[in-house]
Amino acid sequence: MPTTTAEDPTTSLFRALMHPTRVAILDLLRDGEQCVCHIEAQLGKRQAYISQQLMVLREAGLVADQRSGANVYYRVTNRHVFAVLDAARALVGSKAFTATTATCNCPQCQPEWAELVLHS
Amino acid sequence: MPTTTAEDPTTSLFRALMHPTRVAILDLLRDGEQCVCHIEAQLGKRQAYISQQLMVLREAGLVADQRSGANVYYRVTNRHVFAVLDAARALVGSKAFTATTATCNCPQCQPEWAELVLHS
DNA sequence: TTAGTATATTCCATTTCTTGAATATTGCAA
DNA sequence: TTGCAATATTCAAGAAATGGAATATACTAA
Repeated sequence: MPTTTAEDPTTSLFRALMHPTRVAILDLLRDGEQCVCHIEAQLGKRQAYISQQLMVLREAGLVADQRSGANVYYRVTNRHVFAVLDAARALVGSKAFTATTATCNCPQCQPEWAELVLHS
Repeated sequence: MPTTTAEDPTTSLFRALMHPTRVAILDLLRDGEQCVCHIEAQLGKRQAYISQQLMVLREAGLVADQRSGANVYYRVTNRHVFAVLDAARALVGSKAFTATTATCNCPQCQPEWAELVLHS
């Protein structure tokens, strides 16, 4: 049974942001859309777990997904969410999750893709 | 047993903000410090309940209290928290809690106090 | 169609949050 | 000291979040 009572939208937003993995996912999407496997590789968590957190973000309206072949790409629906994250970090004085060099099998992680971007 | 694992400070912040009553309390403190009875009157909640939420905000470091006679006054420790609230509202498009005309027995709610402020 | 990869969903046990109720504490005044 | 007002704390039951495990779905390729 989901949350049935109409909730204060501000509270709902904070509820969605109240989880380190979800915040890390949003940070990963600062650079643009990413496929699930990429998020998985970056965060070093199991696929099902990442998918669960993506579902929460999706239901909160913070991210949207788009299928492209076998991969699903997620993006932030409103970049203003980063203003919230930045304001929060300015208050508590912590840093955003920074991407590692981890790669996955998605097209974006293949060398050919980098070539494509460079030459476009 | 409290939360023992060291938590991401950003997450802790959102956890503290994830409650409508706590957000409303912070909004009430935009105009400066307020006594507990005032918050109680404005929000129309029981005293023990307000005190519980104040405890959460206090433990999160978002507010500080100061005793003055029989009354305890709470204030925001860092006004930057309002930037977080404002950014969140800009994203979800909702409004801040606005104070009502409700009054209580605290000095600030007595007519004499208004006089004092006006003449100072 | 079959197999394999990528992703999503459901189920469940555990932990944590919520909030009412009762009670404790602090300060003031008589 | 006694009593009262203002505030804080503790306790407990129900609701919700967490995260692991198993499974389902969607797409591609052969």
